[in-house]
Amino acid sequence: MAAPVTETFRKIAARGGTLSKNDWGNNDFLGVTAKVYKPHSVIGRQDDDNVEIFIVKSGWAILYHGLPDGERQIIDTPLTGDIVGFRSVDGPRLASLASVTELTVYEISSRELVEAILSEGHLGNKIVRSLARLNAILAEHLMNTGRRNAMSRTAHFLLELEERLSMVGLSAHGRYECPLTQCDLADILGMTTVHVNRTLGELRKADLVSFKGGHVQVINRKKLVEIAGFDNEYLR
Amino acid sequence: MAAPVTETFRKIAARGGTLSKNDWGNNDFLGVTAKVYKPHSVIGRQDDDNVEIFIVKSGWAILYHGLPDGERQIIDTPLTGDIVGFRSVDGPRLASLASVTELTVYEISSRELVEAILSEGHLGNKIVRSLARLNAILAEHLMNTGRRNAMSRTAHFLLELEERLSMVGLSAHGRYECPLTQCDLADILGMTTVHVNRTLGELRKADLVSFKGGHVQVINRKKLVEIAGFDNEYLR
DNA sequence: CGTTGCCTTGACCATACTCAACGACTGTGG
DNA sequence: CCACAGTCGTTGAGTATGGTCAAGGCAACG
Repeated sequence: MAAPVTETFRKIAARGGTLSKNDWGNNDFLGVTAKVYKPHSVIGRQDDDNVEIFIVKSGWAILYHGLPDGERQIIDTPLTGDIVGFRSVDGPRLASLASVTELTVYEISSRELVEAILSEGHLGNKIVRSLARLNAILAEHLMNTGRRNAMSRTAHFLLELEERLSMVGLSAHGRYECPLTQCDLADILGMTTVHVNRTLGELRKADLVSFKGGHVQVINRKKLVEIAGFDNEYLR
Repeated sequence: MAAPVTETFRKIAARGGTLSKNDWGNNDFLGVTAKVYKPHSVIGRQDDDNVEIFIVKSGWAILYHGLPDGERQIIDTPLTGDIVGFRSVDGPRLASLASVTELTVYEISSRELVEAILSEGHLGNKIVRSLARLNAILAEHLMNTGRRNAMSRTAHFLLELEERLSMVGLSAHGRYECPLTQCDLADILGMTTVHVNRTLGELRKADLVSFKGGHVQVINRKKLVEIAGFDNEYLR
């Protein structure tokens, strides 16, 4: 899931990966340490009952849901500072979480977190906001796949990434690194790999964005924003 | 947005539409009364700054986002007991809320609610769960529009409605009333009205579901679930 | 009765999918 | 150092799913 944890997260990071009781209320000490995963590891599997939530410290991840027929839809691409997996407070996880690059995450057992929320209004508010923000992102993706064509969709997603990355200092001047393959993009945008390829080609030829070798460069932002129908409001 | 408010909501309802301070914490009396809207009224408009949240008491509503080109994507269909609009805690609303039938809602100014959440952990937990549930629903709709064909999508949505309605006692034996037009369905499923029509026709001819005159009847559930790839887990 | 909103159907079309093959690059083992 | 496999990106030809445009039916309502 996707939302900046802002202050809380910064505190965690500053302390080198350990939560103190001050972050979570006055009753419990929750010793949470950062864990590092190799690229393409599965961190939490769909239908697992071992429910936890994750806060991404660094790296790229994908949250996806597999269909019986082997298809896969990527629900979200959690980035630095995003909270993942809150739905799994109870019951099985509904999606799998996997790393794309090397990934560093804080893992927190949900029970502890729920307790923390119950006893700490300030934190509860942060969680609410993070969930609400993910709602907004999901709603926007729904618009994307439901009501926009391949070009607009692709453009929109690349702009979203740029916006989200620049919020955490990983993008500047319309330029960022993106380790997603065209196959990943396809599963995010609800298209086929082949068509993603052609669409990226068109965007490149039209001098709008270039996505090559894991490197994204926005060239003509104004026109790109226009054909994408992009309004960054939903990310705030 | 969509999630049962369970206890809190039931309390509100039982008291005939007024919240007491006991529901929301110990500091404030928040006099909230139920408001009734005619069918096809706009209750909250996209981009408005007058931010409130709504709890549906009865009736059908749609939460939608309009695109500049006049297209519209319906994000959610809030039903009895669902919470709507939490994203708008700050900043403009991202979607419009409109009634489909006569609609009775509790309207709560966000500032008050936020305060309530801050001071009442129990309620915060409910809100978190409701948001998390909407996330799950949105994710499932994303799967729907991204990775399923017209038939599966339509079947899936009709099954979801049945499940959600039966949770609040508005559906039994695979049978329920649905006031949505085929045009509404199109905006939910990301299709055109024409194709929705044909798809419903096929589903009827195949003796799977019938949707006629605002009346839905699931005929062959087993087969329907199969072609929809429906798993109700995400609604719990 | 004419208007309005919704459903239905037909003919045609286009966007995006399928299938298939090949090229570029990387890492690995002989 | 080179052959090989594996992954990813690229391209072409043919197809299908769903969209567009257009017309008509039917019930509700003033």
